[in-house]
This record gives sequence, structure tokens and C-alpha cells, in this order.
Amino acid sequence: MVRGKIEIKRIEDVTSRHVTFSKRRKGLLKKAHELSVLCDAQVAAIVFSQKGRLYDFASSDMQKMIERCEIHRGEYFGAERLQKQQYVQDLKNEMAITMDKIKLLQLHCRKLMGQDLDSCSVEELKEITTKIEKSLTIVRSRKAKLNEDRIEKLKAEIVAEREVLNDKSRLRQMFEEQPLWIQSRSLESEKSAPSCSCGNMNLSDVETDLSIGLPQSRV
Amino acid sequence: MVRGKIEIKRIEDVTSRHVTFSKRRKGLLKKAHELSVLCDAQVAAIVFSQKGRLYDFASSDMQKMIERCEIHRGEYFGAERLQKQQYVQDLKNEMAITMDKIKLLQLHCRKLMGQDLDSCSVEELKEITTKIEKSLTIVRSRKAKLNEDRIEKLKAEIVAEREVLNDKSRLRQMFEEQPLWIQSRSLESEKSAPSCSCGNMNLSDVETDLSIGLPQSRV
DNA sequence: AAGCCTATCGTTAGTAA
DNA sequence: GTTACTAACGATAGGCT
Repeated sequence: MVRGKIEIKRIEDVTSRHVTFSKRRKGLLKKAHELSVLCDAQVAAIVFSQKGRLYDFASSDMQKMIERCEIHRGEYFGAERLQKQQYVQDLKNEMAITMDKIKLLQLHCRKLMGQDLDSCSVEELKEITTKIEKSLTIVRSRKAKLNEDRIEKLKAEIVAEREVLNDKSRLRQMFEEQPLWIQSRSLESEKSAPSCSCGNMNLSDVETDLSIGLPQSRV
Repeated sequence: MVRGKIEIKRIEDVTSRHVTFSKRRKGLLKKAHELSVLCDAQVAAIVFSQKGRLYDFASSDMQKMIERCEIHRGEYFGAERLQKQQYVQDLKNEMAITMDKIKLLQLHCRKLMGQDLDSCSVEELKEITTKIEKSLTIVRSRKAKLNEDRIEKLKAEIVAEREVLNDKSRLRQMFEEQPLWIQSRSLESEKSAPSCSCGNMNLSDVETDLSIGLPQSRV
């Protein structure tokens, strides 16, 4: 200004820019203060240097100013903050309701378990008794059914096993009715397969070649 | 300033204050703009008039500026917002835990009530049966005790009533054994006191003066 | 309430420390 | 990064319209 007025455009010289920033920043904050005092108005000024440093002035609480500004502009925080508060409130309410529910459930449970009965009238006790008796009937019948099922299953298994046994003894009968040479052939073929134990032992030890010797115990 | 420099203090004259507000406000916003351009800095200025009207300037997005300002000051939003988020998260977790708890309680309750037994093994059913039976015992004994108490109370009442009756009949005997003139005196004195009903009625209606008239029903 | 005028004051660019 | 100086510029109080 000493040498002609300046244009309002970015000052390219770094040093000059910094000096100007320092001076004008101070001037701006001073003017903000003066305005707030002279005219009894709320004034705030916020300045960030290029390096990210903050310089600010607020005639009163900065947060209040900002909030007021946001509310005025009907933007973002005003709305979002309210929304969040509502959300938190809702959560709290739900929580309270759930807690009540849990208390009731607990009470119900405890009474069903025969606890905290001191406050119950005879009528209530009757109700509880009825409930428990019904429940007992159901549980018992369920248990009975499961047991029956199990028994049925066991029976079926036993029957199946008996049949297997019958088949085997039938086979054995057939086997014992056969002539000896067929037996021996059978025995030899049995040697490779696992020998079936039919109550008699060592049948496979009998050697056809020595059939004239002492007979092994046979049933 | 034309006539001496001004003091920086509230301008009391309303008109003058308004004019100054208008001029200086414009000047402030202009300076803010110039600073932002000349020095390539982020600048914002916020002014509220006394009537609550907002005048502002922001070299870039006002919200961004404000947030940056808040973060820089390490205040409120930076901290408080995080805190609130944490709070909400905690609430949600607590909610989830409570919900699980409620599910378990409900399940327990339902099983005690003889519902949803399909998934139970025989062992579980036994456990439940045991619990229910114990509970039934407790509830029944409680009910029995209440009933006993009631009976005891009734008995006591009956005994008390009988005693009262005995007293009365004794009194009546004494009364009937007395000569008539004493009876009439007694009757007159009884008139002021509430008449005692002893199964016979209207004893007090008998008037001694008219004892020669039709007698009232007497047992 | 807003704009113009103008004397005057406050601010600041350029410079140097 | 701030301060001091200074001339010149910009802002503005008070008055007027």
C-alpha cells in the first residue's frame, strides 16, 4: 500500500505471505472482538494457517456459538445429534422394558420352582399347583414315551438277535446232519473264514486223516 | 472517530449501535475473506446479531471448518462423540447379553412348564421331573400351611364366639331367675345401651307399664 | 434501514531488525 | 516467527439524505 494498493489475491512470496498472515490475522481477531463489544453481538472467528495451526476468537463459548450456527443453518449436527440422542433414548427405553420382562420371567420361574411363595395367596398357590401338576404330567408322559421307545428298540434288537441265533442253529443242524466227508470239506473251507463258535470248540482241529483215532468230544 | 477516537465498549445508543454493527460486520467479513485469499488460509467468521440473525463467512465448507476446529481444541465432539459411540456400543452389548439371558430364562421356564421337551434327553427329563416334584412338594406344603393357618384362625374365632354365647346365656339365666320388678329395671337400663340379640327379639320392647297387655313372643 | 460524505483513525505493506 | 517504523490505504463515526 505504501507503493500502490494491493490486489486481493494469493501472495506468492512465502515470507511476505507469512508476515501478512500474522498481521491480518491479528487484525481480524481484534476486529471480531471490537464488534462483539461495541455492538453486544456474539462473534466468532476461526483461522487455520497453512500449516494447520488454529487461531480463533469467540466472544462467548465457542461450542455454543457453533451449535447455534449449525442449528441456524439447519444442518448436519443439529439434526444428526438429535437423531442420536433419540436413538440412545430408544435404546434405554427398550432396555428398561426388557429388564422388566426379565424380572417378571424370573419371578414366574421362581414361583414355578417353589421359591418366593411368601407373597402368594392361596388362590395363586392353587394356580401354580395346577400348572406344575400339568407340567409334571406332560414331562412324565414324555419321559414314559422315550422309555417306551427305548424298550421297543431294545425288543426289536433282541428279536433280531434271536433270529440270527435261530438261523445259526438251523445251519448247525443242517451241518451236523451231513456225512462226515462233507463236514471235513466244509471244515477246510471254514479254515480261511473266521470259525463260527457254536458252543462246541475245536471242531476245526479234527483232522480227517486221523479220523480213526480217538474222537474229540462231540455233542 | 471524526470527533476523537471511540472507546471499545458497548454503544448505548440503539440506532448508532445498529449502524455500527452493520458497517463493522461487513468490514469483518470482508477482512476474513481477504485474509483467506491473500494468505491461502482457511478462515471462518460467525456473527449473531442481538436479534439472533446469523451472518457468516467461510473460506471453504463451514462444517469442515467447524469440525477441524473442534478436533483441534480436543473438545466436545472429538472426545464426547467417541464417548457417546462407546456408550451406545456398551448399551448394545448389554442389550445382547440381556436378550441371551431372557432366551435362556424363557427356555428354562418353558421346560418347567412342560413345553419344548422334544430336544430333551431322558436324563434332562429326569432332572426336570425332580425339580418339578420338589417344587410341587414345596408349593403344596405352603398351601397346606396357609390352609392350616386359616383353619386355626377360624377355630379361634369360633371358640371366641362360643364364649361370648356362653356368657350371654349365663346372663340370660341370671336375668330370668330374677323377680319381675328387677327385670323391668334392668330392661329400662338396657334401653340406652344397644340391645343384645340372644336369639330372642324385642325384649326391650316390653313395656313395664303395659305388662298387662298382650305379651310379646317370649321363649 | 440503507447509502453517501468526509475527516479522521486504525490497519497494514514494505522494509528492516 | 515476531516486532518496529512509516507512509499510505482502508474503515468507519457522525452527519446528512
